[in-house]
Amino acid sequence: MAGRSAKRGDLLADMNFYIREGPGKRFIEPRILFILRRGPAHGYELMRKMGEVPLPGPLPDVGAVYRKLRRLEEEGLVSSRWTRAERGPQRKVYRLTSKGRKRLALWTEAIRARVAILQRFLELYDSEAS
Amino acid sequence: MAGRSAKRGDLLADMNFYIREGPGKRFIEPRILFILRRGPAHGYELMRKMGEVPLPGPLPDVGAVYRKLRRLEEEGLVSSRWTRAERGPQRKVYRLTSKGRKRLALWTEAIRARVAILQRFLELYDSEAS
DNA sequence: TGAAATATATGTCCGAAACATATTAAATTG
DNA sequence: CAATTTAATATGTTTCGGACATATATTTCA
Repeated sequence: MAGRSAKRGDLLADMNFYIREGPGKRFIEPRILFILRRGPAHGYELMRKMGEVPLPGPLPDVGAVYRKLRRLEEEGLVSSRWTRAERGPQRKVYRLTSKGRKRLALWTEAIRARVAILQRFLELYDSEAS
Repeated sequence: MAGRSAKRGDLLADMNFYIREGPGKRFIEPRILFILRRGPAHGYELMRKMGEVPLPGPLPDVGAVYRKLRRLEEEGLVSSRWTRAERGPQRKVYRLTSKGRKRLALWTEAIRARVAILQRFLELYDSEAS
């Protein structure tokens, strides 16, 4: 909770907490889909590129990414195949399906709607003098 | 998960899911603080006015509101006292403390930052041709 | 040879909040 | 007046996402 950092008066940490809006909101799904739209990638690679997607909150955990990938495949949003790289262990390369592309579009529309709502909040906050 | 509604092809329900960005993100704290900034109110009243705050996602559960109120009081963001109304049972009226007012300002700044990030996402999405 | 990096995967735990139910008191209705 | 509904606050239980930790295999590097 925010209390911990609030007690030390660590404003930066607090900001992070509030940008994140609490636990459990890592935007894992849209991050993965967004990166895969640029082209196929394997899990570890996705992990590394996760930060390139401008979405709020801290970056997701490794385990969460792999688990999400399998769930996305079950849903048919991505497909995968094992490939053998010249160096290093086997890689499971994922690519976006057309269904996945549509899902990403849906996320994007939701985000657009969300921005509008948040802007109304900000306007209202400013207009109602404290 | 989204799967349920996705299977029936219910786009509206899907949108709701994605606006909400998954479970566990009800913005309960900022909603409460925002309403209390307008003046003191008791829990049941807050419940009813919850929808007046333009924040994304479905409205929070009754139980969640009361529990959150007690946690907010523990944190010193609100204070409460029992009052007896002419009609109906006792009411526990909450009011915002100065600490609570600061917390709301923090939320607002976080939301401002979040809007900026989300806008960058939208621009990037549009710029990277599908 | 042993450590570090690459890559994927699972086990366990925690916290936020839904869903359901309990409790009290007062108001309304039959 | 008894029975039901509404106002108001509160708790018990469950679910679910994701953190944190750990496991496993392979390859590279010191």
